[in-house]
Amino acid sequence: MSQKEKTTIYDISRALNISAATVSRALNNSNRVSTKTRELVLKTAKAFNYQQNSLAVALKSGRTFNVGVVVPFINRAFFASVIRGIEEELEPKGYHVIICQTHEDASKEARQLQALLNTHIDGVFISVSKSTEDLKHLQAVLQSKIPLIFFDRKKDLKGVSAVSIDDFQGAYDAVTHLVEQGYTKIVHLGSDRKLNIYEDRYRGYIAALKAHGISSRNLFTLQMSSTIESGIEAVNQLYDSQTDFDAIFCASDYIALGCVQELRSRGIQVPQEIGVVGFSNEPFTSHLEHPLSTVGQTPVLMGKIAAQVFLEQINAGKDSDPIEKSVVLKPELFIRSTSLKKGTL
Amino acid sequence: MSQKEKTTIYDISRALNISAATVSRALNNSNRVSTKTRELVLKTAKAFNYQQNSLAVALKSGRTFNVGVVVPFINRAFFASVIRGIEEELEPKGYHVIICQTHEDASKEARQLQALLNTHIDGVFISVSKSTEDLKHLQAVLQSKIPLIFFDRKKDLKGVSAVSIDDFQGAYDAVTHLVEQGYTKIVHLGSDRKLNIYEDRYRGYIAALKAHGISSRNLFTLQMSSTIESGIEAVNQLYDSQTDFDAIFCASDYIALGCVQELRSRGIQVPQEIGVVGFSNEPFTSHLEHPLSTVGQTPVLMGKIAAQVFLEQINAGKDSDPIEKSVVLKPELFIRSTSLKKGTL
DNA sequence: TTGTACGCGTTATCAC
DNA sequence: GTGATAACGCGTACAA
Repeated sequence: MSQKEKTTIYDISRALNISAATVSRALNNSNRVSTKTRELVLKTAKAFNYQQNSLAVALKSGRTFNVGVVVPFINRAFFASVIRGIEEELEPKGYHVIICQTHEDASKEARQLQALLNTHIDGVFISVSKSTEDLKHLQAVLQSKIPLIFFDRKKDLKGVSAVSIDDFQGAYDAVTHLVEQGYTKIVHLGSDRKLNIYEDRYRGYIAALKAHGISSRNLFTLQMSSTIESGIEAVNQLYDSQTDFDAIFCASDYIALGCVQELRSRGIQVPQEIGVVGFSNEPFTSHLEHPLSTVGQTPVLMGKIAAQVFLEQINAGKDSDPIEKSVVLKPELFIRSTSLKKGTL
Repeated sequence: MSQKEKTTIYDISRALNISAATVSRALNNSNRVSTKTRELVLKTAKAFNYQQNSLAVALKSGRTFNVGVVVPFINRAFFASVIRGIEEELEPKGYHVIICQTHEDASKEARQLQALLNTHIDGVFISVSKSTEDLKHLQAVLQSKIPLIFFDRKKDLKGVSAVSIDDFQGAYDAVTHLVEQGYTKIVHLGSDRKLNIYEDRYRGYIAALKAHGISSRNLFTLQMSSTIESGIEAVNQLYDSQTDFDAIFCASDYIALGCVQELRSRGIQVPQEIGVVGFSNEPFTSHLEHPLSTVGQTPVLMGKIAAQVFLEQINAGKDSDPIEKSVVLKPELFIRSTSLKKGTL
């Protein structure tokens, strides 16, 4: 009744007095089997509660139906949501998602990738760590003919597809929104521009100011880490240096939150005196008493698209030329209360 | 130079004119190999950049060094953090974490578990879905002699270890804190008590009131889903029914946030008139303008402990009697501004 | 249409 | 100490 031992195709073949090969064929819908035997096999397979041993299939075929996802941290809303998107898209196709986190450590990233390669995953999704500069470990994936897909944070690498949001546009839209609200002296608080996403946001900021005829004299930027503390410090710095500003566009929600906190504690009205916009649409931004305006990155969608790109590459065949596809998602501007100079709350 | 094809022990054996068996022994530190050959093997293995094929090992040994983690949703701070804890503890031991989400759907949970079983994972960590009542799929894991470990949300199942926090104590501490702050008419807004965690929080609430001599006349509870909307609705209901209360202990941070929002929009002072405490220490709670008091569940630690319990079971041997270990973690009460009647802010 | 034989890469058992 | 051989479970040329 309760079969502890897994039944194999041999069990079925013995019970039916046919060869294991025939059983395999019947199970795999080969047309080289008579309908009669196929039905017989299928029936006894069900009766025996047969489950294909995916390990053996993997060893034989080279496909494991596992994919790896490498992110800096798994318990960050953005990354967790991307993973969710990937999982939801791939799970119905029989894939499993193996997760790895790098803690923003390039050497750990390299080790994780090596380990993944060794377990014969069918594909790798990665958002590179901040410290990643050497690209050897990524090239190793390519050499193994394994589809590699960047999401959000990417590097320049030939033959690698990438899914990201238009960070330039996101920044552009955010700054344009601030201008439309009547802010004219807009500061940008960004982060490490070695990462494409922060560079693009910076450029979007510059372009928007230019497009709206704001003199470059009123252009002011700082680079910092994405933390509340940095935001607080930045505001202090702005006042210490007597910078003349009436709005802050931040490349991170955490920086933005720090700004709002420090501005309020200085008795400054947000958004009446100073407007603030963040980036990422972290969950907390909408729960604040004065919800934070921010740029959303549609992370679940990003994961789903990345998964679709992966499936395309798989379907194109292992040995076909690598498809280099670049999908750029539209950011969503969430206009909430910290940037409404004109608006009625 | 760049070997596209993976090198196998046969490549090494041929190069050295020895048998593959000897190579295997040398690689596995068997003492039945001469030191000379071992060194030779090790050297050429390195030269060939040999990587053990884990698939073959898995097929042979039955161990995959993969574990499955099944959660309702991956992009919830609590679950993502538990997974992070598991990953951090198991990754150094060579394990990979495969994630699955159930969307709180019992049938999906069953399918996920079946799929995991079929990929021959070495263990399963699960926080059951709200809708799970039938336990067949969990028993199937046990029958396969695969370690099964509950975390946070658990079911009564013999031979299954569980790691959870002391929800009773967490609730007890929270309510005690409210009492100490001078609140006396404390309402409890809970959630589905079919889930052990909500039942325990409910009991902790009751016990604390009793312990502090609060008449059961002043005991009032409601059951709802864990959403902001439910919290808002609950407050409305409390006023509509003219319930006399001065504090709310919520089994969820989202409910608590809804309460605070609705109370404030009614012009009621929190915490001066009504105190509020939530549960889970969701990230947003500390970012609020008036940070929410709440009970923390040490999720990363929970994951780490769960991983350790798993390792113990693995080390105890596959066929040893299942260890049924129950680890109960201490909750952390985060006293913030929504419950400080006495306190100066 | 079906059966035979082999290989995927490794480890374990038995000889020598 | 080392080598041949079988086995893990499956898919698939090749032969019949």
